[in-house]
Amino acid sequence: MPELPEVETCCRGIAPHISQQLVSNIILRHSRLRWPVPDTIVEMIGQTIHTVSRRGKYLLLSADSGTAIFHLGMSGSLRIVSAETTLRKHDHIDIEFTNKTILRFHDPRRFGALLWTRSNPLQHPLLAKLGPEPLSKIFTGDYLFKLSRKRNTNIKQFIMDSQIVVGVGNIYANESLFHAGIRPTLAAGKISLARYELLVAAIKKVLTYAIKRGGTTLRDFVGGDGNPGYFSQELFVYGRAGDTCKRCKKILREIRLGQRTTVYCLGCQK
DNA sequence: CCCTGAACCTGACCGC
DNA sequence: TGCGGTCAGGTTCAGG
Repeated sequence: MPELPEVETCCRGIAPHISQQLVSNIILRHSRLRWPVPDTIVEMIGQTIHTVSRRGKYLLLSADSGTAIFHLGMSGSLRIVSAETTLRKHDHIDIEFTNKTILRFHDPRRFGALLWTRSNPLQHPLLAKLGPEPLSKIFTGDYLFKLSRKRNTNIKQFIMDSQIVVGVGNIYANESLFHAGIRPTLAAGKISLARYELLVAAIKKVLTYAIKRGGTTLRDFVGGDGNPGYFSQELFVYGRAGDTCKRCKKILREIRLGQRTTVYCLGCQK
């Protein structure tokens, strides 16, 4: 699923097809997702989508009286389809528009979500406490350095905490730490400001590249199907445990941190 | 407040 | 071919 670059790619892909379009119907084939889709979602029928935006890994479709909030979880995807498109297993939700296009949500594991809020979506409980966008100017080495003082957690879990910064998932956390030369197990509170500057630069570089990459893969409107914007060949550590480091040729090591697979190079990351 | 681990769910893959 | 175990890109929540 989707990490931030994939969600951004999805957002850009579907926006031209549904912006300013009128919702004619919503079909819920399976509403038991991460949370049940609220009954109030039907309010969207008869309303126009004004903007399609992203906050962290949440997609926001703002309509007349409220906003639909999508999250793709681990295996979710959104596609623009037509009435003739064959239904696949796990195609749980259709949002139909008067121009005949359909926004179709597919999610085998059902860790995704669709919610509806009548107030400012940024004030929604799930979004209110999110940290800054990683590509914004307020996300700096200084910011991470200050927040990390007295934190004993390892640096990898620290940067994957969405209250610290949004959008750094497992793939990009591993990759960013490699590029910054930082060992994932280090206590966040013991890392210097200079190293946090390197880390922030790496995170921005990796995410920006992946978004650019996603944009090149993006064709018709599809927003990804659980695969990263990266081509696996371009990854330096994620999924490469036991293989040799592309930089120093040492064997990449794999450990578990916070229940997530972590891969790093003993030679390049100190 | 901080940290850890369980939980949510399906499918793919691997060894026997 | 089938069976059991393991793993997967995320996030919330309970409990210490």
